[in-house]
Amino acid sequence: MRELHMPISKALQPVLNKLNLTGVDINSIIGKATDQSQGDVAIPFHRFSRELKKSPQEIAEHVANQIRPELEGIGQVTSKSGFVNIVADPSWVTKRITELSMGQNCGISRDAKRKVVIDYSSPNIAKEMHVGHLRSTVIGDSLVRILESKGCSVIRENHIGDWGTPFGMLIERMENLKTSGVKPEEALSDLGEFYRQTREIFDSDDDFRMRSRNRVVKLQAGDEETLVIWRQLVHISLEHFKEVYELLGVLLTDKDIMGESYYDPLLPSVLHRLNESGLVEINDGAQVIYPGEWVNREGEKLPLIVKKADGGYNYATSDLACIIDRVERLGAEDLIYVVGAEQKQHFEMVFASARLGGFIDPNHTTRHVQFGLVLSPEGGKLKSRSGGAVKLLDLLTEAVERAEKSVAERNPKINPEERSRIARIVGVGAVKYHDLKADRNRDYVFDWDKMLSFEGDTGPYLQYAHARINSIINRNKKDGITNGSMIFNLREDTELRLAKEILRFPESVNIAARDLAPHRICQQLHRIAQAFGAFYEKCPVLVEDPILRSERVSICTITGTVLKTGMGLLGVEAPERM
RNA sequence: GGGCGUGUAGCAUAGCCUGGAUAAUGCACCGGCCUCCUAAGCCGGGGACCGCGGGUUCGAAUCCUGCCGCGCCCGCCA
Repeated sequence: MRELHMPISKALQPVLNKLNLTGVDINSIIGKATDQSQGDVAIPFHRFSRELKKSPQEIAEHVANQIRPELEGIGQVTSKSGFVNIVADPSWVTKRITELSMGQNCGISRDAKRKVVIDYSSPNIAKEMHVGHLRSTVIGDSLVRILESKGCSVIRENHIGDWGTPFGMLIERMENLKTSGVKPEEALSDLGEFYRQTREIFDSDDDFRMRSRNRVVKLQAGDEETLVIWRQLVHISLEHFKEVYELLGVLLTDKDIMGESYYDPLLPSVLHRLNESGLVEINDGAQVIYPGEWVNREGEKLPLIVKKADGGYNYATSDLACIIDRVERLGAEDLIYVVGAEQKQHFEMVFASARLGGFIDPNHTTRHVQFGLVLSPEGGKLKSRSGGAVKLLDLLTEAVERAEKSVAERNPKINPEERSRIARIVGVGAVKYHDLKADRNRDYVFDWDKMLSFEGDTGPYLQYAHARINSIINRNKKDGITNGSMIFNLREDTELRLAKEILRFPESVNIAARDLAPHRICQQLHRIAQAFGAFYEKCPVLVEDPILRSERVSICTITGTVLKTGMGLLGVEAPERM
């Protein structure tokens, strides 16, 4: 409840001035009470004890007495063990919750006006999407929604791997299969298998390997026959990605795809510009730049290779071209990369290089949004090539199946058609919420039971709270009671607690946007849902008294709206019933 | 060797940026609550040398420093 700080600091300022405590940043001493039973806001005075030659208790008591009249109608002021504690006044909370419910955006201020590019998901052509892609896709998608809600203009970019040396062998293999009568769609029906087999042949067959290398040259040279196969490969893979994205319910579409092939023609100009800045040096035949103090194992300065000794470009150059494109063509101010932690150093070097080369200036920000690994229950990282990796499509399908069983058990009245629709929302929501609810830096163990457990701090818990709210509202509609008025009167403790948690929602979005940390929103939504649970038990809505009833419908309505909005920021849908 | 991340009840986590009171939440465990709006729920309870050692401070999970464990990265793959 950040809004509570404003009147407090206004009341506090003259008191501090009188005490000659002019140098203190008033907002930094006002904090959340660690002990919630003491108050909503606490201000500690121990640090001034020596300067004022008084005990913290005395100071706190004095200050409390001074500001109490000023905060009449806003909060109850008390002092205890050197703290001034302030409990928000129910009337003040009522006023704020009314304002929040009248507004458009659940209290989220649209005050961030940056133009942001978010690079996320980034699967590879001719490879199946697996759990490894889950995190980038889910986290990135949530960040898009969060920053948009804050007023940013966000451009999604899906930097797919559709270019480079592996395509020689993939195209060659396609060609082989075609001559033996296999249709492309058939050959690529199992992308993971196709890649594995091709790799195997490449490693064992000298002749194939040679032809593959030849094929890369043809591809680079724009050989039409080769490009036709390449396009088939791309097209079929994109269909697969689309299927996953649709099931997952993310914002990414074909329009957001920016493959590496797009940047390929731009690479010479990147090198040219780096050369003009005098940054490029020759090292073992390769053209490199030294963007910073990174060192290798031998303690030698670590270069960023922008052109290989064999004359080819590699990913560093491509990433630089990408930055130039985003800044100069798209006009991006903030560049966000949702890419695994293992590429941290690479991106730091690329960002530093971009600054040295003058591609970005101090107005631009670059952020590598890293995230931890998805581990297998047996330990170790889940891998894609060696087999045994969980395909993303399979994972999501199983999540949906399990959700369907749960829905059928809990609510047999729902017809099969609606049930399967709900199952998708619940199953996918469970997976997404589980991925987002913890600090993204941490690894997590991929565990069906944990992901799909519908108890505790989970997506389904939030969805369930929302569905119950919806159920109450529908009942009232049947009784002819609508909730257009939105009148609040917080009589019970549980109502007050719920209202306070709702008021804290906008701040959680601010923090999430600032730190690019969706889990801060998860936490607050869970608190709101918990508070609703308590309210639900204590405060029946379907009561005789029409005034009380419409007041409680108002609380339900705003709670439902905030939950749905918040889940929306996570990319988690909220079914009407479940 | 260097860099990045991480270490908090049996398990999984939040809090660390910006230092405050009895360290918060979920799972598991124990005890209650469905003639009443969905029990996927609610109420209560037990359970923590906040990795270890120093330092700064009236006060440290939080800041500084040194160790230790785990994970990832460290030049022609992305």
